[in-house]
Amino acid sequence: MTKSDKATTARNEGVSGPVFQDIARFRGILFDGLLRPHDITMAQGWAVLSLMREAGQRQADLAAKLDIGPVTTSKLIDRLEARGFVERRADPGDRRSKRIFATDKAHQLMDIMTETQRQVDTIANTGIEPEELATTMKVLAKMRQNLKASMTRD
Amino acid sequence: MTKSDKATTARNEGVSGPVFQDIARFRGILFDGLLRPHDITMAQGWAVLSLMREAGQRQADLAAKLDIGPVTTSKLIDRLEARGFVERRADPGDRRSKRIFATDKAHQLMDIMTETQRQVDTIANTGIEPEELATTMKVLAKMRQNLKASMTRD
DNA sequence: TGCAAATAATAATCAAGCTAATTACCATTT
DNA sequence: AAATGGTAATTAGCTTGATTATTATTTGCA
Repeated sequence: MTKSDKATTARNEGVSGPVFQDIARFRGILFDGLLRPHDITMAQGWAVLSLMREAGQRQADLAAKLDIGPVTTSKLIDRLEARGFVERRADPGDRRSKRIFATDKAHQLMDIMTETQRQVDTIANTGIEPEELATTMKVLAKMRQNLKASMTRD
Repeated sequence: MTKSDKATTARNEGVSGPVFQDIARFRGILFDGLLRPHDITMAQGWAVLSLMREAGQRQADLAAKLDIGPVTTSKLIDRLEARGFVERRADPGDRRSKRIFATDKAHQLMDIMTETQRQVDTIANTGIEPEELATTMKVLAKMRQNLKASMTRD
């Protein structure tokens, strides 16, 4: 390892700080603000989108897809059900399970979520070179994978 | 704009998904898990670090530094005070204000936070090229700035 | 077949973020 | 001196996460 390599490493070690937390939080605030007129939140919207892509998931399935815990999922569905975006139906084959379905009312959310995400990305990505943005998204995907692996393996 | 520029842009639009939220959440889980033996959380740790860098901040100052709301700050300090890491003192010049100081007990947290962050970064950054990581951190700083500006200006 | 282990959902509790409303205090202006 | 408006902290209540424990049901195996 050359001297400059070491310097680069040193510069990048322990520099992440709360930047990931901040970006996630700021994006969430923006996202939820834009979604407010539609009586839905970012987290709820992503859950519904998953259910529209794959109807009739069990709560545990949905939890795995969203990478959140089963309890969080249960309460998320409570709120979505209260707003009429999804409904729980008994699983005929396993009385422990419930199958979750997006309602007709939910189908308008597809475009809303897509458009909202476009707006948030437009704000966040202003003044960033496309190649650097592409690199960043690739790196973030790898980080996400690294982190998830380190958690599920233990 | 060339055809390939447009394609790059299109590929990067609306692709961010929940990746920022996921990374922040996974990092938080890892961080808090590593910190658990020290009876502190990531959010609390960063607050204490800020107070050690600049002693006697008012709660509003700290909130601005951490980019969180005054209410969140108040409750964060409650928890830190309950654990004996900080203490509130009356501001002699303004009876509305309170000045926050890190206690002696807090001074061990400096190294703990640094080391924990190094561990989390090591996990997250595995298999990522140093130049790409450097680009990513630069881009993230810009995103953070873009997002913050879009919120404070409105 | 029958019982132990695994699985699905939920309840309860806590942390950390938010907004809105309240209280207390300052500062400025009339 | 008093009213008005702004600022600091807190309280109350919501959302979304996490963890831990419980209940109900299924499944696997001896």
